[in-house]
Amino acid sequence: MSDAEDTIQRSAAQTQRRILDAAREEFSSHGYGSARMDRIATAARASKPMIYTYFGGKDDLYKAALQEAYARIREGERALETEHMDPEDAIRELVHFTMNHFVTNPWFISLLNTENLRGGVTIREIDRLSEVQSPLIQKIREILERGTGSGVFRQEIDPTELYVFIASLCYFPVSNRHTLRVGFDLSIDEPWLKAHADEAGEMVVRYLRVV
Amino acid sequence: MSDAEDTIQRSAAQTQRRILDAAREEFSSHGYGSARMDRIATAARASKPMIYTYFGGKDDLYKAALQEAYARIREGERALETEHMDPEDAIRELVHFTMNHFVTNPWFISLLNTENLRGGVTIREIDRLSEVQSPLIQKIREILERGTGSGVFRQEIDPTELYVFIASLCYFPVSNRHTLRVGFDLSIDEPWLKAHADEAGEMVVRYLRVV
Amino acid sequence: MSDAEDTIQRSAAQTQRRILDAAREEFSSHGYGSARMDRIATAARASKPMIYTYFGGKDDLYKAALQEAYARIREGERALETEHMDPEDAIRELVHFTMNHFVTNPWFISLLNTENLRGGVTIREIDRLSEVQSPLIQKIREILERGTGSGVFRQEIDPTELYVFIASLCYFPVSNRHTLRVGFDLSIDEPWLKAHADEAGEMVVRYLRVV
Amino acid sequence: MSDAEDTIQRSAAQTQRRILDAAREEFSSHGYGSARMDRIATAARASKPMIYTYFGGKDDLYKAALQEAYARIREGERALETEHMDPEDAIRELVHFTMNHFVTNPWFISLLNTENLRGGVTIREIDRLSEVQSPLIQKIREILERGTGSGVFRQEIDPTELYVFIASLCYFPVSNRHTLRVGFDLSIDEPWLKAHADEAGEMVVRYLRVV
DNA sequence: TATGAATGAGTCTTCATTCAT
DNA sequence: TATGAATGAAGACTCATTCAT
Repeated sequence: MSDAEDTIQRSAAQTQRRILDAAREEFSSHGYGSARMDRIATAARASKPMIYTYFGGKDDLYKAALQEAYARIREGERALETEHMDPEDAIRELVHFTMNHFVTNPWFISLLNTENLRGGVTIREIDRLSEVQSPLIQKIREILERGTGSGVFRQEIDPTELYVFIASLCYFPVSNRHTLRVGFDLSIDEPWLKAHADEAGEMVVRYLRVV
Repeated sequence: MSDAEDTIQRSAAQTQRRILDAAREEFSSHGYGSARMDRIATAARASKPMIYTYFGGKDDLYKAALQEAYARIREGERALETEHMDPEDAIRELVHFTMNHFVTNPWFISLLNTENLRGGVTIREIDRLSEVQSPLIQKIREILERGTGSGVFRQEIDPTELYVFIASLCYFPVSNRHTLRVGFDLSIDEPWLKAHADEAGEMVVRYLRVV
Repeated sequence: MSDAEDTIQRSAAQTQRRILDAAREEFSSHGYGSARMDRIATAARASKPMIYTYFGGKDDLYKAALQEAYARIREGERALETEHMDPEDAIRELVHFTMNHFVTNPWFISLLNTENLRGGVTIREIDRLSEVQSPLIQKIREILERGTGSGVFRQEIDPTELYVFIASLCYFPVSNRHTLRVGFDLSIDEPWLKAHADEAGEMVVRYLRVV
Repeated sequence: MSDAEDTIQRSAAQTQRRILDAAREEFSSHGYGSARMDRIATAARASKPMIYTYFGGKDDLYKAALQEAYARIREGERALETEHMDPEDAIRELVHFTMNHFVTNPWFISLLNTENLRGGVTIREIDRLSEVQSPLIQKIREILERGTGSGVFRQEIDPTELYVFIASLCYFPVSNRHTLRVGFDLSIDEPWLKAHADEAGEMVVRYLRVV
């Protein structure tokens, strides 16, 4: 490959990256129906035909953005290290990590909401499921095994279900921040969420403990 | 009021009701941006101008639908009776009730997702907050008081925060049913949700219990 | 005719009058295309079906309003009395009267503009021309005859053409008040128009004088 | 600039020109409220989105058309040359020129009528007043100065007011051609207008002459 | 690779008009 | 006579998408 070709390819890859970033931002900010191809093009400093050349139509772009969003999130989840912690601390850490992950990447929650609003039609099409599966399940399994092994945790807890609980506790207050503010007079900011995660950790730990 | 006037007024009220029902359905099925005034009119068996006469534009109709959705949900919540139950059972009942309420009225979750996606701009405009405030908070306060009084529950639990936990545990698996199916290979149906609510109730009760 | 019938008929006539007044006001304020049947109904304190019952559609109502506008204006013109004045004073009086008539009834100018914009399609349909013909022509003819008779005015002046001159001088500054303000930095208010009419009278008189 | 860019840019400019021409024609033929964006697009051989891309909405297009109409008219007025004529002839020439200008560009009168019907809201927004100001005022001032200098014209005549008189005499018979036909049985065609301009010139000259 | 120009097919909204009582 | 309820047809405007270079 010549240097010139290489430069072109790199530039092309950069353009694609900017488009994908802009698309993630746009779809998460506005949902699918209110997202605008125009705004994506502008934000990506690309022309609209470029989007169509690289990604196809709006649907395809949304799909690409969703898939890449999952990949990013899963990638972030791999950073969590709990192997060295005692099981209870590991659970608390997991809860904090999850809460922090949602707070730090709010576009992910918005994309999930958008996709669920659409009935999950797009995620179902994404075949490369490996990038969709959460590595957290494996970590939870490991923690639970150590906990039951040392006798502090109850048996028969399913890792996936436990993850659903933890995700629930962290997802809802972030996702529903705006409606909670009005309906419950809650001002959900980072300190509030931090304290909330503390309590959520406590709740999960108590749930797991043997009597 | 004469019979004729009565009939006419009832007819107008019926049309408005059909429009509101159709709007709730449409906005919750598609989100704001993908909702179609055309479909709402058709579903309501009304002409488009009627919508504009009765409700104003799309924004106003969305606002009316959102407000009425809250009113409906809050009305349903008043049906919960826990005063006669022992505190732990009352908490478990509350969790089951909440889960069931979300499952039975899936449009509410979709509307909340939609509104949060929009940054809560509309709910903030709805002034009649009385219909937005949940009566469940009061019920929770009463249960907690009885529980702490009889020594089974810990002190210093905030009713609103507790409600956020319960809502979190019930909301997430319903709201994210589609993405959970793919990401975690979960088939979230009513039996699953029922069992999940059982466990969630257990979790909350353990969280509240004195040691 | 019974008293009851009489009352009904009177009330009907009043409604028609209010509609016609409202229509004149609406069409002159907004032109044909921007006029709204709704606003006319509201202003007339009548229901829209009443308008259609009494006048037919928008076109017919416009026609009725135009015809009645002419009748009103012509009626007003009959108030001018110049028979007892000396010819020059009579001409000056005629100019002032015309200017004042336009200023006092601005809707007439607007309706004429609207109708000319439409190519005169409606006025051509109005058959009862008697109410369209201006009685001023006759008065001008009389003044001119007296003026030529006494030797102060030139011969061979056509009354109709003279009226066009006088109308021109009075119509334009009233009709084009807004564009003149911007294009020529003129603030056209009543004092200005009064002074302008003085000069216009002078101009016409000089035009008529023998050498 | 490359040839390709040149061609593209010229094409965009041409489209804009066609739209502007079509808009002037449409707004002057129908007034604002009855003008149709559809017809403008068709007449301009452009698609509707192009209009919105290049000019914004109907209001903005109207504004652009009005502004350009003034520019065109003022441009045409610059063609008048009276410096070399004796003052009386210059005045007669000015009247003929004005009449001819109105007859040749009937859309201008229609646009002025439309704008005055709207209360001048748009012209007031057009800031580039330089293109709105008539160069004729300057020419009139010059003629008057020469006339008073040579003793044939009276002093104390204001150029702007004189222009209003001349414009009045020429504007009205053209603008109100259709209503005059019916109300006064006048058939206003070019010969009539030519003769009328002759007389109007006579009238103005007599008005200016020293007794 | 890249983009300025262009558009078909909607999408919201309005308006003159009519129905039913 | 009178009107609250209703609508077909059209209006302005938008948006995903493609053309032409």
